[in-house]
Amino acid sequence: MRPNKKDELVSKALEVFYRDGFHATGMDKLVVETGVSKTSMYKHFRTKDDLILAALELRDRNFREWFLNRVAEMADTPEGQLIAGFDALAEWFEEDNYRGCMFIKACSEFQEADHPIHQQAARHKQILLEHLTGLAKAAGAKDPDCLGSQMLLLKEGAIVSSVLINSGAPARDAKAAAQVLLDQALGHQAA
Amino acid sequence: MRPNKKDELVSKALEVFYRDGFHATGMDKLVVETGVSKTSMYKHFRTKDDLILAALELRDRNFREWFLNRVAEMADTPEGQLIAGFDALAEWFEEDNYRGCMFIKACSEFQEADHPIHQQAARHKQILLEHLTGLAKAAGAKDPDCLGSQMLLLKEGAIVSSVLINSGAPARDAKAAAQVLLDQALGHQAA
DNA sequence: CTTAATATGTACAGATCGGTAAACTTTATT
DNA sequence: AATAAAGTTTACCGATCTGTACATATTAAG
Repeated sequence: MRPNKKDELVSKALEVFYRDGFHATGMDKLVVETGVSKTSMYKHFRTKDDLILAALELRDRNFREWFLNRVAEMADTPEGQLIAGFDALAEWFEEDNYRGCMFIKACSEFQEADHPIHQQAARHKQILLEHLTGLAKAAGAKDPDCLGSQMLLLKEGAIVSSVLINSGAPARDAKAAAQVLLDQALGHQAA
Repeated sequence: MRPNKKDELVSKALEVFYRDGFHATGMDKLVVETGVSKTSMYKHFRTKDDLILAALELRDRNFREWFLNRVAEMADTPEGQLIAGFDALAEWFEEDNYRGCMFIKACSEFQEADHPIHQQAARHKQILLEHLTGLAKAAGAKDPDCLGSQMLLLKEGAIVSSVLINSGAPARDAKAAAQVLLDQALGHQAA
């Protein structure tokens, strides 16, 4: 079994957790959906929570890689990339299996701030925040920390809204808002 | 049993669902936490989902009443109220038992768009959106629908961020962003 | 071919899940 | 006091939950 069966398990489990939720997904369902026996699962991961953590790690890597690459394709200046992030969001929202942000959902289901799953989700958002703040600084914003935080606010608001109203429209409103905030932070005059 | 035992049940159940989540809260836990027998519960509500719906209805009423009153206390112009909403959020974030938005969490746990619980959560957000859009229109915004949607984006982003980083700070960044967007929508010059 | 690692199916334990049945107690009204 | 509504306790159902035991099959390397 050289072709990594463990990674395959995590990848499939990620799909199911994302689609159906964490508590709503039992290990028996995972046996069926992943094609991996329960015995093997518990040989790779001591508990269900450990498997969830592995799935979240994979999600973190996949999402960030996709997002950063997509943004880099669309723009090559810091200002441009800050705005392009919202176009990338819009594309994401239109995907068939789009179900919102896995990390927001993880925090919804594991609410204690000191829970490992909660903390891992928080780490993902922290990394995104640092990336956005870095772009804000590179763009020359007056208060990069504030602008970066605001960009993240808009993104998360757009994600939540897109799920609630079942539409990709919030990505556009968020992009327009981001443009105004960016112009203001760079000292440009509003139209 | 005149003093409405049913309302008491819903109110207590709301607390527990908000604190621990929906799937993570079993009916047996509710028996202990609410002091109401399981038989009585199932006399009032045919299923657990029905009880969840009742809890969400109560939450919807409570939250909107609190929010609207608090905002009205803080400001009496449409522009002022749009901004004051973020001060109200900040107060909410500082509450001891603050656990984020119950409706976002409901949608996280009941993801199918046609699920009654999902739809009820969506209705709550829709009402808030209409309220914000109304304020935007009354304030004389160029595009009230867009501005209202953006205010909601910022609010939801602030809620999610406040949970993830376990801090009330996002309310301030959201307020600052809202001020910039409002000024721009009203045709004011940025600083 | 042998060995050791890694997979598998099946069966199960003990707890908990949502939900029900039946007999009993409390309460408010007449 | 009699009655009916509403609440309670206790016990239970079948299903599902996380997690384990055990015996067997597949695989890769020496």
